[in-house]
Amino acid sequence: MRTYGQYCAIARTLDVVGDRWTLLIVRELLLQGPCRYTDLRNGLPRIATNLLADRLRELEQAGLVESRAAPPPVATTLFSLTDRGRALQPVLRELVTWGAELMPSGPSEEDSFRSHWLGFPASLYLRAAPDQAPVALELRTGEESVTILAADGSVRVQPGATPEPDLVLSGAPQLLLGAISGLLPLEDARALGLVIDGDPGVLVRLQ
Amino acid sequence: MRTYGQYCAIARTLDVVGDRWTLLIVRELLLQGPCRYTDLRNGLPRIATNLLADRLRELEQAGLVESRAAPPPVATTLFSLTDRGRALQPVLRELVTWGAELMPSGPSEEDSFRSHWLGFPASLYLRAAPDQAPVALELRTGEESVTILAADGSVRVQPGATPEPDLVLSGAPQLLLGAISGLLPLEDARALGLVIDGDPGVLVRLQ
DNA sequence: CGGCATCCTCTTTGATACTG
DNA sequence: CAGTATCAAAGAGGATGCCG
Repeated sequence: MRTYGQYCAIARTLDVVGDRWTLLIVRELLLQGPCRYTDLRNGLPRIATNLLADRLRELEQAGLVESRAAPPPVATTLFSLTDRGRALQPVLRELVTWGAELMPSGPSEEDSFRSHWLGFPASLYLRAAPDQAPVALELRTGEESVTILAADGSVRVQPGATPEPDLVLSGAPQLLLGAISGLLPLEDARALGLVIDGDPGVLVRLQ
Repeated sequence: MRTYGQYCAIARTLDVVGDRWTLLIVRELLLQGPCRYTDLRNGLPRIATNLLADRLRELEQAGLVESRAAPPPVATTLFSLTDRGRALQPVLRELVTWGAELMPSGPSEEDSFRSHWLGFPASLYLRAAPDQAPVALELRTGEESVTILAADGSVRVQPGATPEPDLVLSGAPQLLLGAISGLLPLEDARALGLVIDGDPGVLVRLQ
């Protein structure tokens, strides 16, 4: 392991999670929950497969990730975060906050995108009132969906669609992002191509 | 610039600050304020000089750092953070928080240390009550000092000693860290070699 | 197909030396 | 002091192969 060799908490943290791709792997595990090698690869376009294997091994050794064989019907290895790994969530939250300013420019030609990546912005910008009825908000780009579940005070994220969403927003990534952040008024977003299916009030109440 | 090519705020942030050494350079500029190339090098033991030059150039291009020629008496280039660069402070705070668990083991044989690195833990663990008289706490390892200035509600950090400190703690890095975090009771720290000069109550009131 | 390991090339890093 | 130049070593990226 390459280390900065400094007795400093920042340096020691970066010794563990500062390598290329590492924090993005943690992002995937936070967003997707326990998942297969293939799910990780799908959430990390352009990662070299040997790097993913390397990083997973390092993360496991460092105690942030654990892998276990799933029971027979699935018969695959599942990777998941330990408590220590999940404790990185505040770090990722601040990275999202800082990076929010870089997002309005929209995806470039070569940028890849996965709907569930909207999970972090969603839990950053949306907030369920404690007394509020549970709502399911579905965000969709192309065929891919992510579901935002908001129930008394907490916001959870689930990859994939949901049976009975209260509101479905479909459209380009930057439209969805603008809509949930509130930076782009819903009417403007609709004019730009956002498709709103359900009660828009649901979104307003979460903001 | 190497990029992850993902339309995701985390990935875009890491595109900017995810390279090796980059966040540690930001740490130095946050702790030291505007400083010279040489000051940075001193705060970043083991960095290759070409890397420091490269990173500073990249940070400047990204708008996180600005360099300006200091007026004649100094006659040198001063590097400092822009507002955008300073906005990374919450990210570093969370990195410190997460890394705190890695610190009790103490510096290894090859670890380097600079007193001013204690500035982040100090502003994490210490807090000035709003109505409290201003206090100056000096932390010293070897010949190197850092001063923690606490005045109504805020905690500031200043490299170097201070003329009239209210309290001086001297000793090994992990003793200082244990003392300010409160994880190591002052009496135990003293037994382990911490030298306390001044009123220990000052520290207690900040915790 | 899922989960890697290997091989190869290219880029980045690190150590050291040198310069205006 | 504030870098640039050079070069070897390590890491990243891409293609492909292997095995249950």
